[in-house]
Amino acid sequence: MESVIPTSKDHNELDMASMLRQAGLRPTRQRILLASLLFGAEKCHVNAETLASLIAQAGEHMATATIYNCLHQFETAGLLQRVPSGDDAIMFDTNVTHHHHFLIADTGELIDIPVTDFKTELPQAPDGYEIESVDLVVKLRKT
Amino acid sequence: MESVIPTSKDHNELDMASMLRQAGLRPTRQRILLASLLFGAEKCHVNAETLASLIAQAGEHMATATIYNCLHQFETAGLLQRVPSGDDAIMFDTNVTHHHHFLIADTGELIDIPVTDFKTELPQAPDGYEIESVDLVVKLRKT
DNA sequence: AAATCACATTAAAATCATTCTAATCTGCTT
DNA sequence: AAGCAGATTAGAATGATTTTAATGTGATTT
Repeated sequence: MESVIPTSKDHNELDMASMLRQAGLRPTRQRILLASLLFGAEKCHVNAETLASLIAQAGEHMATATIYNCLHQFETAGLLQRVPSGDDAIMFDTNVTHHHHFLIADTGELIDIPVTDFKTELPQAPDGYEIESVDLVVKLRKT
Repeated sequence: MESVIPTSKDHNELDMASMLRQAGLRPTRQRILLASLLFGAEKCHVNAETLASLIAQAGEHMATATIYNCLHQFETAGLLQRVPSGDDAIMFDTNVTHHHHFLIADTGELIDIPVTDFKTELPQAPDGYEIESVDLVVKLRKT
């Protein structure tokens, strides 16, 4: 006999499904899994490879193309933000508030900097243009 | 009979050769050509592909690997700076002074911003680290 | 609950920038 | 002119991402 009491896993999946629906994305099995990995814990900076190994760890499987598709869809939906990385792989950030990054030079690791930690007086956009986003990366090396 | 009066081309090559020598790089034919293309005019933002077509336009030829090698050597020597680009190709800047960039969202075009155009109050580096560089990219879209 | 349709997922091949390899060449010093 | 370290080369290899074309699956309609 099957229980009708939702498990915490079920609960999480429902959360993710409604989050996806709200974002205008059909809550497929794959997108729910990715959403759980991304938004369940407080993972911050991921790329396709990171996710692939999280999926493998979870004993699941997903086509590479699907991982890329979903990352881009999540970005378009505003659930993820692309971060400027010195790395060759595209990095995404689950923190979609306005903030900046420390980049550890030798490891490629990223650390969020709240915008409140410093002030920036922006230059004026040239005629005919408006500012879409501002990215500041402070590269660090070990002392 | 051959003239001993240096042509402007010869002159330019001598300039480039001594610039390279000063930077600790052997002034080979290829590096001199690249240096002329990069530092002769006021080209600012280039990548390997840009250079390949400039070379082709000049009726010359150079192995792809050489272009990449030279770009990296020029960077290490401080003749070029890498710029953070939203693009997938590595971009270099012949302006090696401290400055930032406008990035035109749809074309990928970069425009220099002098550091004097705004003030930034930097966050403190975490313990054990020091700031190596600061890159600010202001992404623009057409109004 | 079966049919349907648009949209998702898939494995595999393709692409693109970049790097590697191993052979050949070339500035520079002797 | 010889020799050597370092540079260049074509082509193969790499690695991240995208494309392709076929199959699968949510959601809606019947």
